[in-house]
Amino acid sequence: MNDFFQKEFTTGQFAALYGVNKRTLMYYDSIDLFKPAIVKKNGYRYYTYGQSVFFDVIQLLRKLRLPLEEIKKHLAHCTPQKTRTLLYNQSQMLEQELAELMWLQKVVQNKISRMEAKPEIDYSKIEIIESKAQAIVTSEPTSKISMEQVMKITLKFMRDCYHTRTYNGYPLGYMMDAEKMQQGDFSQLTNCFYHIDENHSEAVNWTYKPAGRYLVGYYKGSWTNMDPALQQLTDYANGHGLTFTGNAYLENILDDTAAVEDYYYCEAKISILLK
Amino acid sequence: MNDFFQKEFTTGQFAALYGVNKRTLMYYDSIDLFKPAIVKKNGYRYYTYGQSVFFDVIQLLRKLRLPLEEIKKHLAHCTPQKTRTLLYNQSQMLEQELAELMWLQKVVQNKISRMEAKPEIDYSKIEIIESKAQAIVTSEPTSKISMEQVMKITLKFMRDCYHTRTYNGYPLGYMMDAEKMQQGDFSQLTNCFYHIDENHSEAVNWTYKPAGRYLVGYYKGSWTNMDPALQQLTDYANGHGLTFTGNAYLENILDDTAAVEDYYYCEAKISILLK
DNA sequence: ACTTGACTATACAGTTACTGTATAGTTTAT
DNA sequence: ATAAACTATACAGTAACTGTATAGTCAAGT
Repeated sequence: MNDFFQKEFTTGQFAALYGVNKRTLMYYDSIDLFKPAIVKKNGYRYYTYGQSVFFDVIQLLRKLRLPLEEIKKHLAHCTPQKTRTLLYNQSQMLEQELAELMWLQKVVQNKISRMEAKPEIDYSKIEIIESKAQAIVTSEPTSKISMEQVMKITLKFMRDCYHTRTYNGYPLGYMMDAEKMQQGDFSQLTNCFYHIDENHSEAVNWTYKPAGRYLVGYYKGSWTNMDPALQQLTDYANGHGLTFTGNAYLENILDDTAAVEDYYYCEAKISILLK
Repeated sequence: MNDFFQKEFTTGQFAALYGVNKRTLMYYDSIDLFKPAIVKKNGYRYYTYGQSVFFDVIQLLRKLRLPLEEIKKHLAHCTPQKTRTLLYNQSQMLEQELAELMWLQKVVQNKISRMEAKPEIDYSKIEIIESKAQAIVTSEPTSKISMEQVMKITLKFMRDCYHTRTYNGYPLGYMMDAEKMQQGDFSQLTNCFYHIDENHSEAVNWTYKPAGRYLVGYYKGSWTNMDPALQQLTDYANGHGLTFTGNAYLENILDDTAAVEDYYYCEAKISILLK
């Protein structure tokens, strides 16, 4: 049994046994991470079964994203205590990575769902819709500041939502003061917002787009030329004796990922809360 | 508003805005992935807010592990349909990665728990223990074949358990025919096995180490010199009128990750089912 | 003994997605 | 006018392999 553990395998054989590339074994040899049990005088490397545990450990630590250099250091002075600490740290790291991946997965799933569910929209239609409350996160206020500042705040908001994993894959929206809008002032964006999944987002300070009756219209065209559409909605409201209250919500319909070609082009849903 | 989108940022400013390294922007320029809106005649690159959506998409696809070359190709002929397919494929990939990571996390957690829970063992103690059934997976039979073949099967078993994520981080064990053992034949390992988490393992064909009364002894020393310990247990059984039945289980106590120094050294628990 | 095919080793280059650094030129603030 | 702060380019380096060309070695068959 003893000499059996010593049975010699060439690089190719040992590599095949473990399903790795033999150049990897040579590489590990060259960086002194995992060396053959013996090198014969013709230069041929020979590995043994006895080395398998060692090799397995390397493979595991590799999977745990530990750099080869760290693995080497660890194996050089490896105590049960140190091993425990190492595993614990890597496990913490894995946890982070898992959280990130699960979030990403959710984001992508939501984007896909939205793409698949996209209905045919009559962009000239104006309607009144009874809507449930929807969870959103909002940015800092953007009213009464320069467009430059608005953009800065928007970018910061987007970056923050991304990093804090508040973002759930829904497109960005903007809010306006609905009462000002009714007075014909379309210039003041009060803030921007994201829809979020009430149950799954890691958002901390989120609110609702309130439940209620909304006047809803659609728009497609250049980002920079939306005012006539807003005017049309306002006219409609005034012509039908409707009173705006609270906020107007400009929500992108197209997902960012899909609408890359022309960055001025947008399709948006405009909903304004009615009294 | 129009000229506002055109507002120019130098490489450094744009990089700071998005929290990336400015050399990265230069790199993206050099590989024609993301180029500045304008390059002035002094060679300075200028980026604009209008490019931000494009850049965001690149960042997202990057997070989804899509290589830069693929991102480039995709953005070159990007339709909603293609985007959907792409996102779907990457999401499938993420799912794989998530499954792998969650398994790894479980493996590491189990290893850590075992290390922390390791009791002080009196290795000379022999006792009779009432044990519950424990979930295990077993390898192909290894009896009546050469030691070489046994090792091959063992390695294959380990590799399989690893790749199918059946392995849950518990050390390898070996089984022997308990009746043959009582007759003094310690040579025949019937197969090897892993303990698994009944609820969490992805194992397909698993069985139980049966509930019942076990004669339990311990061993520490060379792997190749365990026979005297087995003899001692057998003698004890014969001296106390105990009859072996079913299988004997040789279970490693040390985790592979922690016991790397000397690959002959092992600490094992030997439990033999009693009639 | 000789040839053939299958292996081995080394050296060198290439991969991906950056990042660092040295050098030289440009802009901006004082 | 000058210094500080920026810009650009060229070149090299990173990690963890992987591919390839070349040359040497081994085992089997004739």
